[in-house]
Amino acid sequence: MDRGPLPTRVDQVDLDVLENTLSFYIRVLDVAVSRDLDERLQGFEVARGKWKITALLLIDNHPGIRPSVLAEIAFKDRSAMGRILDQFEVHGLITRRVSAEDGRAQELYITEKGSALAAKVRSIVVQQSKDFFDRIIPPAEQDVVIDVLKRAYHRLREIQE
Amino acid sequence: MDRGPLPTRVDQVDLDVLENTLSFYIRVLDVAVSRDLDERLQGFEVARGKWKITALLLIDNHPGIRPSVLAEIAFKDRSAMGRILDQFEVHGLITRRVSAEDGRAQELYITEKGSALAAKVRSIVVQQSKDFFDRIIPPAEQDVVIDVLKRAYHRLREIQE
DNA sequence: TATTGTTATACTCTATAACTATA
DNA sequence: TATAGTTATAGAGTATAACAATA
Repeated sequence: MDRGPLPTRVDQVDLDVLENTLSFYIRVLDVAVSRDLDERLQGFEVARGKWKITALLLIDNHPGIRPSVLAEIAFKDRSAMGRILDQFEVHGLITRRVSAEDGRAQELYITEKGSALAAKVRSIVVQQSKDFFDRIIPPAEQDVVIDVLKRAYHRLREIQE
Repeated sequence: MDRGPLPTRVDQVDLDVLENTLSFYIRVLDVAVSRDLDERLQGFEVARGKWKITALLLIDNHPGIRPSVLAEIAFKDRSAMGRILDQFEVHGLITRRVSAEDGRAQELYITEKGSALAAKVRSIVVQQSKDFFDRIIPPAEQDVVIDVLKRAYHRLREIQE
């Protein structure tokens, strides 16, 4: 079967069935946007890794939130989230208290340092997403995609509960 | 500042600025869809890791394709792609030949075993994406998202060349 | 001097299971 | 017996730099 010249350049390559497979685009765009975000967060305690940002912002915004709730939101198990929280504690970003209502559970609270970091991270994350996607998706279409994916995420949360 | 009862349940939590940040949805959906896909590919040589599938299908579909082209498509560096190709070779899925035109470059070819695997993987990947997203995004909206993200991906490729 | 691919390394994430303390 | 969180570990991906061979 002749397929033409050897594919030595990217523009000679088609993506096979991946061309119309949504999971491919989610996965490849995740790599690109996550790498770009990590670059912008270099030097901050939340750089690298997907869930530190989410954990920090939610602890800042929801004093007393539990580790298990964070884990569920991030589709992670408790042990992985626990390690992130260990790091946060070491860096003085949060404190952990045993819940008065349930001796097994913890309540997470942001520190002053953590709150200051959350404020910075909040603006960086929003700006990064905007800057990154503005280069490759027209704003009106971004709104459409966010709308669809937002509902997809919440639907997925319902299914997996 | 009173924010109501302690957030002990997921539905009491809002996502802060992430609620309207596209990168968050790309990142969280990537985790979920990738995990689901890995489960379906258990036992196959391409399970785990994001780029084995892409590499295998493209080598199958583009005989003679170069490692550096694969790396570029996947936004990965050559060393990471090289290690995936090492695995493929060990498993007898591909062969590598030095290019006749350029002694530095390699040409990659699928083996019979690799081609058989590619055929299986092709159908699994397509079906998995469909099954996964059909549960959380109406088909018509999936088409819209694919259309937008496809252009975003190709635009990103252009920018990064 | 630049490019293709390899090797080495250090870091991180992932998945799993076993464990404790409490309910 | 189930749940919240911890600890330990093995496997894999990621990022970076240095390297050899070729252009």
